[in-house]
Amino acid sequence: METTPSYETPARLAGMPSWLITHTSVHAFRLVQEAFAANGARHYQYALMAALAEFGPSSQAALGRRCGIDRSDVVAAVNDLVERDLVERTPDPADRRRNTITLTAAGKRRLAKLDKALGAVQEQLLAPLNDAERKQLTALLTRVLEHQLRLAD
Amino acid sequence: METTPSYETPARLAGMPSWLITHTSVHAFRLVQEAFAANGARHYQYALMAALAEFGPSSQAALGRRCGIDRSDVVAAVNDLVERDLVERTPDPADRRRNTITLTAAGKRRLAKLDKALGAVQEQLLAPLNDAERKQLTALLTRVLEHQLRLAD
DNA sequence: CTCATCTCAGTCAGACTGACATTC
DNA sequence: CGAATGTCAGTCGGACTGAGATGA
Repeated sequence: METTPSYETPARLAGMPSWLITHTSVHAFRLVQEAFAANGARHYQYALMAALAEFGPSSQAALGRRCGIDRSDVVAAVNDLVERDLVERTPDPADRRRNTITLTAAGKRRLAKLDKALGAVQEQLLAPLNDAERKQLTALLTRVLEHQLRLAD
Repeated sequence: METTPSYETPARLAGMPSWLITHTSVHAFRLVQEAFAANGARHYQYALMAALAEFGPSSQAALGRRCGIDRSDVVAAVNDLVERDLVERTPDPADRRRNTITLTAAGKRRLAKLDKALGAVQEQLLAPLNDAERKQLTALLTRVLEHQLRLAD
């Protein structure tokens, strides 16, 4: 119990799931950004590299769909990754509208570094929760998110 | 048909709490924004009015602290609320650096409307969860958020 | 003097929109 | 033809920074 709680959060906000999610995400995002910045990356780039590592070479549109990133933002992120030699962009001979994006060896190494940095962020973020609670939170958010994705197509 | 139907989310992202939170918050935020926009408001304004309703007239700095809004953004939001006669801004005679912000009768009515709209948003957002699960999610996020707030002091 | 409050100007990155040319 | 792809230009609102003026 605080004695002089001069700055409590209004109950309407504190009890509102939408507010909890968006507000928590501000903090989560900052932690993630800092971790990525320390490794010269942004979260879009991590997402794209993760998709490439798991699904192999893909078109930009496919990457965007898998990661929930807009096509136009994929362009910019891929430009950046290409400049750093973390991915390669080559025209797809089978469909000349498309580019095939491929993770380079350097990209794989960078991804491994970022994985580690991100793992540390989860630890910071979820410090007050034990393993079972973390799994619960993950499961609940997954269901909420999947529902939203279903609505949004 | 294209090769795979599949635009699955990369496992690294789908299993990462920070990503779940930030990504879910994008959808939550959009729902909230739309609900507020339909009532001519933004989420900062709702937060400020909620704080005023619960704690009574306050200085702008106190409002900002309670809602987690930067002082400079409080200025802009209060400007907007004043223009719409939803709050009053009067100099504090006891401390002439401060403004005392007070919720007007119109502000209270608007707040009630927004409460209702926001309630509907929670329903949309959490549709896949039952009551017990919603409480779990709320409790878990509360603990995570409070931990982050404590770190950010 | 130090600190808090209010204000303004401006930056930053993410999310998104609209348009266009190219290709399927 | 309609639909998908990649690209670019630009908008929007939120989060934040820095500085200055005023007053406790």
